[in-house]
Amino acid sequence: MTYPKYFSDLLNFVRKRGYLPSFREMLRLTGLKSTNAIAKHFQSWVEAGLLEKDSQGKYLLSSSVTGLPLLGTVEAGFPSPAEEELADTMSLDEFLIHNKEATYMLTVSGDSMIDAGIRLGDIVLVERGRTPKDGDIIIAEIDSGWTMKYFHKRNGKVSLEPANKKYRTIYPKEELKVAAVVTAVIRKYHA
Amino acid sequence: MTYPKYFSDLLNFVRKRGYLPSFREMLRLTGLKSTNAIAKHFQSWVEAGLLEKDSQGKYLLSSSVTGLPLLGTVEAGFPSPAEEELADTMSLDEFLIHNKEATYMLTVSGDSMIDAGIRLGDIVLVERGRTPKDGDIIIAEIDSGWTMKYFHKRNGKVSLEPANKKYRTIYPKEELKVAAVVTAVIRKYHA
DNA sequence: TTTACAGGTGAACGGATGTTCACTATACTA
DNA sequence: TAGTATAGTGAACATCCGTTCACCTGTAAA
Repeated sequence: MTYPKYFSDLLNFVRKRGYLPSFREMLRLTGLKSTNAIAKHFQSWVEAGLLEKDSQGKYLLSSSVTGLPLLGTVEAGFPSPAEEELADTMSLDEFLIHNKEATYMLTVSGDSMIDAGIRLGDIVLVERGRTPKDGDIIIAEIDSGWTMKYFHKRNGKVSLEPANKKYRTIYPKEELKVAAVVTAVIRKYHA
Repeated sequence: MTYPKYFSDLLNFVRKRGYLPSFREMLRLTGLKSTNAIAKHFQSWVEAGLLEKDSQGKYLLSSSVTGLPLLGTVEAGFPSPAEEELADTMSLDEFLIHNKEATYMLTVSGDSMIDAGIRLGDIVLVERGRTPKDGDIIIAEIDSGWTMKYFHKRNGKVSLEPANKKYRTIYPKEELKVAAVVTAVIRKYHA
């Protein structure tokens, strides 16, 4: 309800259909009868920063609408309604995914990375084909099984360390098969 | 390169511009010279499940392209290339955000929730205006400051428990101000 | 009371859109 | 060698698009 009149209709359409409604479709959504009325609204929404026109003159939802408000820290809490407009916005996909073609989601089984704050049932985003650096968390193939471990490379020696004292560090004898590098961890509540 | 010829050109366009190219724009991208050639490709891509036609006959990227492949568990690892097509796909935004209007991102400061696997620098997705249930993690306003705590309500008595033995449980004397409920935690590596 | 303005109507426009038809060139197969 | 898919050309089509112009109506300020 914080959006101008009719703009929520546009947002609903975008969420359901995945693209912006045409002026004629907006007529149906709003109950108005002249495309000129829509044109005037679109113009005012561009001035308000809700819409943009790209280089080809086509309308786009601006990122302040598609993204999530990125506020400060937990301690800072929520800004007062007056200053709420200062917030930056951020799309989760853009934020978390760099190489979409190579990124996959895996569900975490086991507790070998618990001390790294990665728990059973968490979801990890992994990127294939990347060369791991010392300290990265990776998915490796060990003895025809898969595990998530810290990757360490010190003085040319490679080791796979779990983040759980119950398990032991692995020193690969043969060539280490790195399947993917973990780029993010996601935990969802209220399933 | 796993996509059919010309389809990657389409994907690049979508990522840069946010909408599907028209047939004429595809001509420019592919170097072809007849919109009919594009039409035939689009048709084959629909049959391949890469594109869809919605109820209005407009082309859409199908979710198998927009989303991320959701594989099994870490232990299961990556399927062999032969069976890779069985994977389900998932959009991060759809997966994590239910009420977009009320969802915000906050950066975690402090270590009061460390035993819940929420660490300094993590990002939490929070939803405002939701009534917390027993066991939820919430953002609360306490003495004109903000904290993240477990919300407990047992026998009608409310308490705020940290997930860190260093801190003490809070029993609110006056009315508890619940700013938001934490719906997801995100940790990003390779900043 | 007059003026100005925001919001809406209705019609017309040139251009862009997806579709369709007939045709051509290349490559593979029987 | 003839036959047949496969991939692309070129042009025409009806339809839909965003824009624009003149005009109407209520409201609020001068």
